[in-house]
Order: sequence, then structure tokens, then C-alpha cells
Amino acid sequence: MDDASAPDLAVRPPLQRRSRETWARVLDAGVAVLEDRGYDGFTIAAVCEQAQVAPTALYARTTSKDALFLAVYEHGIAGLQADQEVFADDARWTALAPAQLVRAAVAVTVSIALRHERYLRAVVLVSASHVEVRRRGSRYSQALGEGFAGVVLQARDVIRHEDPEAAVRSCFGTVFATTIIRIAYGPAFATPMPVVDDEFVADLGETAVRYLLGDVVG
Amino acid sequence: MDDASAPDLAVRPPLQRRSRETWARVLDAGVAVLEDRGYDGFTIAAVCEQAQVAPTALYARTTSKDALFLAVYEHGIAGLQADQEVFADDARWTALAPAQLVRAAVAVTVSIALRHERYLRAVVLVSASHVEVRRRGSRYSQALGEGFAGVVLQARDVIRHEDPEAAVRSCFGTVFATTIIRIAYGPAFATPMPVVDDEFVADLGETAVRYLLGDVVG
DNA sequence: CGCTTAAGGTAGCGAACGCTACCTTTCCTA
DNA sequence: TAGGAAAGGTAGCGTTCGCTACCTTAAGCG
Repeated sequence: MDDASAPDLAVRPPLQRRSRETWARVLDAGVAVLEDRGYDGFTIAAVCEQAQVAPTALYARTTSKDALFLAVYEHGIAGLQADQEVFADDARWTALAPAQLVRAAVAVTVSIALRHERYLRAVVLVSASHVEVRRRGSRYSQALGEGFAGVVLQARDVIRHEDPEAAVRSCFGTVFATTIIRIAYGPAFATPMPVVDDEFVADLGETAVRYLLGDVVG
Repeated sequence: MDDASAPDLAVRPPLQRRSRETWARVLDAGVAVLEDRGYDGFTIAAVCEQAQVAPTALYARTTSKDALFLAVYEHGIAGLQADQEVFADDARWTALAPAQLVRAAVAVTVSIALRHERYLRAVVLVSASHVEVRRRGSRYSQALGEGFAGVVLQARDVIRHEDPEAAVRSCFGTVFATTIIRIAYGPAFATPMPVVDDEFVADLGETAVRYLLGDVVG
């Protein structure tokens, strides 16, 4: 989780119940500040005011503003990963026919992303401004991608590509990227449509099915 | 291009040749600074040093740091739009069969994005941190999307969707988003693969063809 | 309860940053 | 070639921001 090369971006874990609550308030305040003041407005003072906490309480857990942002970012990623693991461990998917499985996986991907909409909008969006987050981002997104790919790969025999694993990974990479972009950037990026609605999910699912399986009816 | 509501983010146009060159240096310096110091490092002093220019020379054209970033952003968008228009006006595409047309459109989309790789990496990536850019972003991306969609729609009769225009727009929205993500975030986001290579282009083209036209051989 | 340590608040230092008043140099036009 | 406008430089003001020294309060434990 942490690199020896980086200065010291680790979080000193809170030991008592009170400080755990305080730290949770700080992380949530971080998201809130990013949400309505952007990365420019993400100052120590702003986070402290939002969390009703003094700067020292903040520097008791973290070593710098950089480390604070990283903590906010990774806390959200952990939430996404938790949801993703619940999905990957769900035995219901084994019963589905390939096309239904692919559609279901896309739908779940989107619904998980939507459940973390506020975080994706506020944090992931501006995370590119943060050098260390950019360095680490690949691991997290890769882990998330593998999880979805793993479930879909139970249908590997009917995937119409020479390398099914690569095809599934590529496909869900695109699905995830498209969804994130859509949610995080909203209508602002590369898509004329305003929201993530049923049509979007159906469309994305259909694209995945056609790409992985060719034409399938039903 | 500018809103009455916003404070004053317009750029005072340079009148003499010398100041045009200076301004070009400033815009380029802005990209360079964002490239290797991130949004945090995008300070007036840093841009001035990079461009070998005094702060006053900068404030002669622009009114604030916010306006400077907006100018850097929009300068790059203009470059993308120029390339896109060249593509849209190219008569060669009318001769292609539908599947080849879709593949060509995808390839051109990617190649245009690649030609502006440095800008996409440095600027678009962190543009989400900028409130006004987020407000305006939709127009530009929409305009870019329409351009590509327009060319492909000459094949509207063979597009296997009830609403061909919507399908094409949706499709190229995804193509564009995937490409940008891939280039801007590099390996860091939602895709385990490291770069934009021929395989990526072929894959993306195939996805588009299968989505829009169903299975087509050759 | 009494001792130790963790947690949190107050107040403010030092540095960096956005921006500008003031002045000099370069360019355009008559 | 003189006059005025545009362009650019020097130096520094006022503010904000990241961070910390110092002190008070709360929690855990025998």
C-alpha cells in the first residue's frame, strides 16, 4: 500500500474510538470539500472547518496535505473494492447463460459505480492532479478490472476471440472507463447524453455482448 | 466562447507580432508546467519562468490565474477541433464500405488524439480541477463527437439500430472516452494494458463495427 | 483513583503565491 | 523621425496556506 520511495504518506491509525470517529469525519469532509470547492479549494483550513476539527487533529494522523488527499482517495477505493468483492463471490452468476452473464456483469459494474457516485465525481475526477495518486492508480483499477473479468471468464469457451482472457479484460476495462467517465465528468465529456440511465446500461451491455460473443438474441 | 456570468476570463488578444509570439510561449509553457508539476505546480511564477516572461506580460493578456488555465485549455481544444474538421471534410471516406468506414473513423479518432497526446495528458487530465472548464467542457466534447458521428452517418441505412443517429453518437462517445482515458491516464485507469498500440485500435474498431453493424467479415 | 498516553484545541510563524504600481523598451503610424 | 500606444521588466505588497510549538482535555488501565 505504501512505497519506501515516497516521503511518508502513510496514515497513523487511530487507536481510540473517539479518534476513529474523528478520522472518519475528516475523510468525509475531504470528499465534501472536493465536491463543492474543487482541488483548488481543498485546503487544510477548509477540511478542518467542514469536519469541525483543528489542524493538529488532522496532522496527528497524517503528515502532509498530500498524504491527506491520498488517504481520502484510498478510502474511497477501498469502498469500491469491497462492493466488487461481494459481486465476485456471489454464486448466482454461475447459473446464467453467457449473454446474460455479460449483461449482468455490465449492469453490476455500473450499479457499483453509481453507488459511489459522489466519491467518483468529487475525488477520482481530480485525482489526476495528484502525482502520487497517479502513480498508484493503476494497481487499484487493475484489481477492480480483474474482479469483473474473473466472473465473466466462466464463459470463456463461447467467447469469440483467440485470447478470451485478454478480450474480457479489454472489454471490462472499456466498460469501467466509460462508466467512470460518464459518472465523473457527467455530461461534460465525450458523450452528448446527460446521465447514466437504463438506456446507457442496456447500450453498454449490448456492446459488450456483441464484442465478446457476437450476435446473440435474447 | 465566453459567458456573461463569469467574472472576466476572456483573453485580450495580442495585437503585435512580438506579443503573439510571447503569448504562444506562455500557452506552451502552461502545458509544460502542468505536464511535469501537475495542477499544484501550476503557479504564475512557474509559468513565467518556463516561458521566460514577467508576470506583467501575462496579466496584460489575461485577468487571473483561472483565466490563464482556461486559455491553455481552450487553445488545446482548438487544436483538436482543427484536426477533427480536416477529417470531417475529407471526401475520401465517402468511398468506403460501412465496416471500413467505421474502422477508419475509429482509427482517425485515435490518431488525432495521439497527435495531441502531450496536451491530453497534461491539461485535459487535470481540467476537472477547474470549475469553469468543467462547466464548458460539454460543448467542446459534444462538438468533437458530432463531427465524427456526421461522417459515419453516411452509412445510416445499414446501422442495425432503431435510432442510427443516437447509436452512432453513443458509439463514438465511448470510442472517444476510451481513447482519452487510455492516453491521459496511461496505464493508470481501468485498463491493464500499457499503451495505445495497434491492437488497441483494432480492438476498439472491432467493437464499434460489431456494435453498429453486427458481424461483418473483411 | 492516579498515572500515562492519546486526542484535540489555540494561536501564530514562515514561506509561497496571486497580483500590481511604476518604469523602460519596442513597435506602429503619420 | 517624432509621438503615442503596446509590450515587457523590477520589485514588492497583502494575503493565504501549510504546518507546528505549546497547552488542555479525554480515554485506557493498574
